[in-house]
Amino acid sequence: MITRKTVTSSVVEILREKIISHEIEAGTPLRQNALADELNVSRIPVREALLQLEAEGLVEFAPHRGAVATKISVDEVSELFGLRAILECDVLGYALDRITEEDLEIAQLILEEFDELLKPGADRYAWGSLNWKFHRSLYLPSGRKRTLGLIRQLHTNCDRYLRIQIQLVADFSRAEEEHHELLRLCWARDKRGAKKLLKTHILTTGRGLIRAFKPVA
Amino acid sequence: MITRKTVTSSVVEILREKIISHEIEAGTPLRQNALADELNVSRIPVREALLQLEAEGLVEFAPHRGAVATKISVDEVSELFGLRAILECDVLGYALDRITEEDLEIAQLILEEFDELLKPGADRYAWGSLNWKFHRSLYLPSGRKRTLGLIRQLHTNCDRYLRIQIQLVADFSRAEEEHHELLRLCWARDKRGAKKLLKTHILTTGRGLIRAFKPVA
DNA sequence: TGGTGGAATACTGTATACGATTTTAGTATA
DNA sequence: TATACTAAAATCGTATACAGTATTCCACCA
Repeated sequence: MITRKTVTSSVVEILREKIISHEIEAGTPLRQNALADELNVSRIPVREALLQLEAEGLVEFAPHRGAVATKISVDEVSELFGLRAILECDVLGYALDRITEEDLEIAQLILEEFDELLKPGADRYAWGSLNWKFHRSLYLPSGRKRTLGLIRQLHTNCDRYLRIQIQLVADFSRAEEEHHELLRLCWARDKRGAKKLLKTHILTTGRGLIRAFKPVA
Repeated sequence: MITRKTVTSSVVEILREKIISHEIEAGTPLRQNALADELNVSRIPVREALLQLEAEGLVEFAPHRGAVATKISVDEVSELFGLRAILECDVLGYALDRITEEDLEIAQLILEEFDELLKPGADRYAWGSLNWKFHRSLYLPSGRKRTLGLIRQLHTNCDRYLRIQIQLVADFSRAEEEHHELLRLCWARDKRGAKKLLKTHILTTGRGLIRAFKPVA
């Protein structure tokens, strides 16, 4: 099946990536004309893209004053990770009631892709999307799509701040180990153990980020 | 301060109300031309409004096929109330650490407005927004704006399904009592008690709705 | 010098217009 | 009758154009 791409959706992807990667810095006003010219499109799809990004929390609108890439405080980062911990543990509980062997094997495959990233020279920026892919694969069997939608947004936002400090290799490899352990607990259908590990996994990642972040802020 | 209203924001409000009130039924295709003509605006603000409503979960877009008012299943309703229970209890915990007497007095005033609604002849449709106002007033001191944003969305969606059955007067008055009790526990800064009550408050409301909903679905 | 008013500028918000895609209806064919 | 194809209509997506609002800059005055 071919997926018809609208201009708007392309613009969303481009701008999202630019904001997450800090090519567009937090606080930068996003001029519709400038973006439209740069991307060779009209302002309409740019506006619509900005609206979607506002819903994702990456951009803020002020009437007649335009959009600005959101600034985020240390408090907010910790709030985001706190929310992730709560929602992801909850959804994991439901998922473990229904997860199949095939589901677990898919998760396993994603983890193997992950291992590639730890090798030197790998594109470390792929980490965020792969991380989301892995987590999602464990939550998907829950069938709770509203929750998944919220978690997806939270990941997007967390990603953005994870990329502030690219030298978190140590954290990456620790996260990797935790992923393997988490998957093992899922195979064992150990709901309590898996939830507990997931909670600390998310919260320690968050704390690591905040530590790296504090000196800057 | 005067708030400059854009056409788009007005359209958002109108359509949101129409969807929540079921004047626009779930599953209805939302034709941009028809809406634009009806509201005497061009299609641009209509499109932008629909995009925002999509972010709120009231509408679904399919490329080149337009927007449809989302249909929701019983499972999803219960998911929504489950999410509310988790997130609102969490945020209430943080709020109680910081809530002031003034905050509590504001909540008290809202509850008094509430009492008016139980009198016969009152506009029962105001229930949803007032309910949100009350809950929000208790959560606001937490300062967790991301969480509040998510909860706000959940309330909007729950409201929509609360209005399916308008004859929930019995539930309304029970909810009223629970609100008073909740506020009392907040005055006492009884975090554990307040969280526990809030959880059952939300979940029983959800279950009541689902009971009234089941025969239809 | 510091502050106020107002025109010029820049930018956003919305309408209109056009091109692309999907849906519908009708016709031909097996 | 059922299916496949085609043309027309309906609808969406995007470009262009215009209108309205915010910002900037400079002249003027205390």
